[in-house]
Amino acid sequence: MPKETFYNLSDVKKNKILDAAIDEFAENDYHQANVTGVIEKSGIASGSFYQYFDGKKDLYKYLIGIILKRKLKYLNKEVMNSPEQLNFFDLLRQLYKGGIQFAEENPRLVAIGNNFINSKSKVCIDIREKQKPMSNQYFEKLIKYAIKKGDVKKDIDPAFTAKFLTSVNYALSDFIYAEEGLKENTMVIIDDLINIIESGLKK
Amino acid sequence: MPKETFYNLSDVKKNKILDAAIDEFAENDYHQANVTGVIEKSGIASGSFYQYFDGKKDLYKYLIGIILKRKLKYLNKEVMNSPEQLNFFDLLRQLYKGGIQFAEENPRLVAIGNNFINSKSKVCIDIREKQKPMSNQYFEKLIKYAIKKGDVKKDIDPAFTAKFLTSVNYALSDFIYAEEGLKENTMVIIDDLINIIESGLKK
DNA sequence: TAGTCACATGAAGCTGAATTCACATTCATG
DNA sequence: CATGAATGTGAATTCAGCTTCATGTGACTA
Repeated sequence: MPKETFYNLSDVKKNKILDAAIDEFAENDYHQANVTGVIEKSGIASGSFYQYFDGKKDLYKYLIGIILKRKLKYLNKEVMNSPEQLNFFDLLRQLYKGGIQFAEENPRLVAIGNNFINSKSKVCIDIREKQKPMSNQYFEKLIKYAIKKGDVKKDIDPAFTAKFLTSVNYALSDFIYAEEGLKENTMVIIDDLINIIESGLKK
Repeated sequence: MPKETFYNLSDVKKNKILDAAIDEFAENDYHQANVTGVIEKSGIASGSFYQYFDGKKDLYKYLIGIILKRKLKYLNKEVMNSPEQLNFFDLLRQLYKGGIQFAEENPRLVAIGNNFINSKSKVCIDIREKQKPMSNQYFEKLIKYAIKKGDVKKDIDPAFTAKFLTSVNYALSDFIYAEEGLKENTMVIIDDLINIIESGLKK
């Protein structure tokens, strides 16, 4: 976590630093991202950096936390409010759309997030361990519940299907992130996608 | 590319080095993998390493080349032989099964490959640039052809669908790689998966 | 004015990993 | 054996990044 000094900074300066950090980690994986890069981009002195953060790892953990929180907000909107009354596939649609909206509005954060998820760096593995309950296991629960409820057919492997859905979700975000010019298309693609998945999974 | 001296080595020694390298790069991403690790695991002197390779990057490029070649062999078996006469979904099934078989028989190579695909390291991006025609674009071609042929419905986005299929393929390999004990289940899962995809994509 | 506090600064130091290099050893050949 | 070309070796060097530290600055208080 950042030190008190960081929080005491003016919002302008705080944002300049955060912005620089987001740039640096969006463009590079954890190892390739340099504290030096953040320092140069934000225009602070190297010494100052260590007055605000315990070091590179500290900054990175902080960033990941921010990203998670911000992404959750997008999902919350539609899903968390209407917990288990929604049809599984409508829920999925909402989840994906939330994810996409997040990706569209925060491409740099998605870049960092994708990297974080796939990285074999100790730091990333460490952080992920502490938040396993999220994502994959969340999907798995949803699926098991959907089977019980009768939305989804019985003869599928919940663990694999969870992985499958998560992975497709990432592919989606990635796709949106890579191809800039398809804002209108996007939601159509998602609907198609869910239809594909639905026709394969429903009872 | 390795230097002449490497090729002159006895097969035993060559393999010891390759094995060590595969271990090191399977356990760590490009930046975290150390030449020192390879040196220690293979029991050669650090100086010798530089007599065989131009350095870390050189070794890595060589490894990736080996992996690609080896994976292609698995796909070739069923697909390349019967090029465009197969129904798209049968072809897909063969591709996935080839991928899975490769993953089952070469888990360490899959680990390196996954890392390679996702990495933002300059070296990886560099290598990928040089082989773009593969994978994604290969799928895209297949899909366009399948649409023309009438196997696949018209109103899908080929680029996205290609990304989708590639990503699912990776999820599959990942899944197999992570969960050791499901050899018998595996092919069933793939069939289910293809059925899901087929019911969503076919005309 | 002097004292103190919070923050700023960048040169200097530290660290770990890649690479080099001077010397040692092996081995085929005459 | 003698020779030298190829190969092996690991301590020393280099280098890039992270981190520390001694010192500077300005604002507020007594």
